[in-house]
Amino acid sequence: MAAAGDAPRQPATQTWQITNYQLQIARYNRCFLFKALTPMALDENIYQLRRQKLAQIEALGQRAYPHKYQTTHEIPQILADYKDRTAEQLGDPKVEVRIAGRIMAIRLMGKAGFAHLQQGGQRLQIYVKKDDVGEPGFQLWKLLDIGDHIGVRGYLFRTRTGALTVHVQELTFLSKDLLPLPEKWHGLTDVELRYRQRYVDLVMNAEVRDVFVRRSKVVQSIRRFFDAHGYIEVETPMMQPIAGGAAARPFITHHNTLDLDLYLRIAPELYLKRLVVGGLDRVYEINRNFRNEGISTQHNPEFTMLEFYQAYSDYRDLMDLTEELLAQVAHEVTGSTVVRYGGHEIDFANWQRLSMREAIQKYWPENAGPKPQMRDFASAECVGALVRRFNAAHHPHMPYDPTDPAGKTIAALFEAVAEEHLIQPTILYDFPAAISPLSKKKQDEPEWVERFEIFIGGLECGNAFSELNDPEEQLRRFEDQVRQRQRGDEEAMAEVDYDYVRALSYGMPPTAGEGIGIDRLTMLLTGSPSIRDVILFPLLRPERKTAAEEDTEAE
RNA sequence: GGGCGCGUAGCUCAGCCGGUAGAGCAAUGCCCUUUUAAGGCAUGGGUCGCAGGUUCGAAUCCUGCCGCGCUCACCA
Repeated sequence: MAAAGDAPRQPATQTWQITNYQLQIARYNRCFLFKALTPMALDENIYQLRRQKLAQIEALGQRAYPHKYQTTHEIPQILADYKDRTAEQLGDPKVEVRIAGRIMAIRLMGKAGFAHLQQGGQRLQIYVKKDDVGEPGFQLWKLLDIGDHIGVRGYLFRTRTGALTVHVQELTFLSKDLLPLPEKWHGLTDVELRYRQRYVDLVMNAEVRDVFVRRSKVVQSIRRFFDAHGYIEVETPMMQPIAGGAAARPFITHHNTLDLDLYLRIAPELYLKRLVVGGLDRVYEINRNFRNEGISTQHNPEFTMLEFYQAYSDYRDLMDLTEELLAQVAHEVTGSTVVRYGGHEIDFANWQRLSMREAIQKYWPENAGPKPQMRDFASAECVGALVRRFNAAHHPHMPYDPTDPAGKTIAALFEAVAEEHLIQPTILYDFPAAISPLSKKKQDEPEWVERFEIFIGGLECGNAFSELNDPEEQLRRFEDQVRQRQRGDEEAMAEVDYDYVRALSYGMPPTAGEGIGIDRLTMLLTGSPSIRDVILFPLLRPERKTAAEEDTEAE
């Protein structure tokens, strides 16, 4: 390594040059980052160089971390308002602007140069000329790096090549980027890095930004819809002593002062219905649920759910409401009710409604014999025969446990036979009572309940039912769930929520309720194939140093 | 958890019939006052994910592990 011998050759006037010798010294004084993190996406040499530049910038009289910068325009606004103005129109009268942004490209040309400033997700070119910004301004200009934040004052003009540009008269330093941004052309493509360092992903990839802007519009549109339909938005506990309202394994946490184990909620359902008992006839909540289960392109351990409840209504009312809601959201968010997803055109204004049994009949494979009749769903024996016919004709075989109740097998049969075909928006209704412990039974068929699920693009993205409001039947169904759980059914509920039964005992009006997965809905409306693409910070294993690295640090 | 794939410079990627590493961008120095993937000249930068093994010799072959992706299972 070249050491102190190199130092004298560096021109004394350009003190931001870093010699190897200086770098060696700097390493004795390592930044916390390099002690705390793996080398992933860290470049220590550049980091130290830029610290030196930051000191130089301060020496020029700029503050390293100023508190604010007053702008007159947003970059997207300038682009929208002036993109069609000619050079002449921009020259008289001059359009004075003060803008701020992150430098995304620099083109130095002797005593002048260009840069692109990015702000509000868009880029505008600036032109810096020594004659106009003066000697100190130009010294600052030469100390800037890609990734730095600056503010500029100047006026709009068009270059010879016609590019709308800010002719800079004053440069203000705002914040230093000490770590190099990814390459300007390919950006950041490594999927793991994109998730781990979403902040860099957002800087580099405009489409990613668009996805999350659109996600925000989805939620706004939903709120507008429910607010206009007489609902109030509420927030119910995320930490619950009993994890109820769904069948899923919960996360456990602990409250120290109360010395109390709590569960992160798997659903808000039982609390929202308590509110309906209390006279809040129309409530909705948009918030996180937590399920301690597998991770996949459709499952994140924490996910966002819309749940809403409407008194004096049944599941038929919610079918109508759902179609209206999702058509509105799709239109407000994308500009059309028709979206492309996974190679399909999906029309959120064009729904089909099928009962679960109809769906099995409709999509029954040709080679599995005659289509099932309604009476084939009537008993466990008949349903078992259907499964055997299906499995004889179809691979992979669907799992089948003859000791399961018929309803559970029918639901599994539906998943195997029909689910993948439900690309266009579908309301799939009438579910087996056996898998629906919180739903009200159909009047004419006690083995079936008034429940529906929403399928779009092959994704299950909603679940709704007429709410069971008979406290004694609810208690029996809870107890039945607990018995199933004790028999080893991990999906069954673990504990009876007696307070919920008590609440129902005060009388809940006839009520229908529904949950819609915001993440999956956003996937559909943004063309995202993975749920991680619509969650800003999906759960990943933490970065960990290897044992060798730990040893080095310990020295 | 099973199967398949990936992991090389800050980023994007070559190299992978074993002979101790390359390109572009980014960075550093010099030139350049309307460029836009600016350009020209020069320079620095790598525990080839980690740990073992085979070999005279491993980024390359083998095994284990770690991380990520896809997929199946799981998961209303």
